[in-house]
Amino acid sequence: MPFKSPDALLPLTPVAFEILLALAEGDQHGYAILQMVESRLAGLLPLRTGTLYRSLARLLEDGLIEELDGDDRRRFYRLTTHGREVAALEAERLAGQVAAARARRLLPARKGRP
Amino acid sequence: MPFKSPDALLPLTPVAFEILLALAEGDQHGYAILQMVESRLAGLLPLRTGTLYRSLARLLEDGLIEELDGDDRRRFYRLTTHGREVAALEAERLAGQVAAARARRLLPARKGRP
DNA sequence: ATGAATATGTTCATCATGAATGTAGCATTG
DNA sequence: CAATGCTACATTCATGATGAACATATTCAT
Repeated sequence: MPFKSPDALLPLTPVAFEILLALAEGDQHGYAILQMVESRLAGLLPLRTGTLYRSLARLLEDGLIEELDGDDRRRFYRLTTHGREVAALEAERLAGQVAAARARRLLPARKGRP
Repeated sequence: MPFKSPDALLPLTPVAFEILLALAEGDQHGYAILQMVESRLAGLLPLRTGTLYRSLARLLEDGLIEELDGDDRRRFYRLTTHGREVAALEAERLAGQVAAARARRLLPARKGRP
């Protein structure tokens, strides 16, 4: 069995999920991921390099991302099929939490259907 | 300054957020919270007592929950106003992640508006 | 050539979790 | 009434994840 089951990987840490979100837009190298996350979150989740590179190493180990070769200076990463599946499961989990928060009136009502 | 700013508390851990969600339904004691979380998540996020009681202690320290008195045998907790605010902010953060996941087609389209 | 931005990493302390274990009251049932 | 299991609280130890700080090297603009 090449991979841990998704159950063993969930819940993803907020940082790990943000990295996968960034890679879902296209292959990126570490520093670019850092900037994408920081810009998307406008400083709300400050991402440190220590956290980033350790998190990338874990995601590689678990087969959620893979490294591409071809560039000497930068290391490019790609979301694997497995990584996409796990990210989708995590997204569903988060959607469940958001729905629960809404049901308990912690959030304003949605603009679409209630 | 009585409380840490919400920024310093976010992101909440998945466990902490689940506890706040449970308390948003009404005051509860520890063991009841344990059962509510486990039943809501159907074993997807198995909550251990070690994690629960430590997490409760942290939430108390940070003023997100408070303890009620009156029961010898069980410790009842209530969500504070501050806790409700922080939970709401966290819910917004999660909603943002879910929206980002949708935009990247990691999740099936919503039933309401796209 | 100096500094800012890019780019990758490590180390150490701290915090959060999981697994395991402990204690004790209460309820059911056989 | 004894045994069993459920309720309810909690701690300890190992591991995992993060933050803060440090370390290094290249590229780009002025």
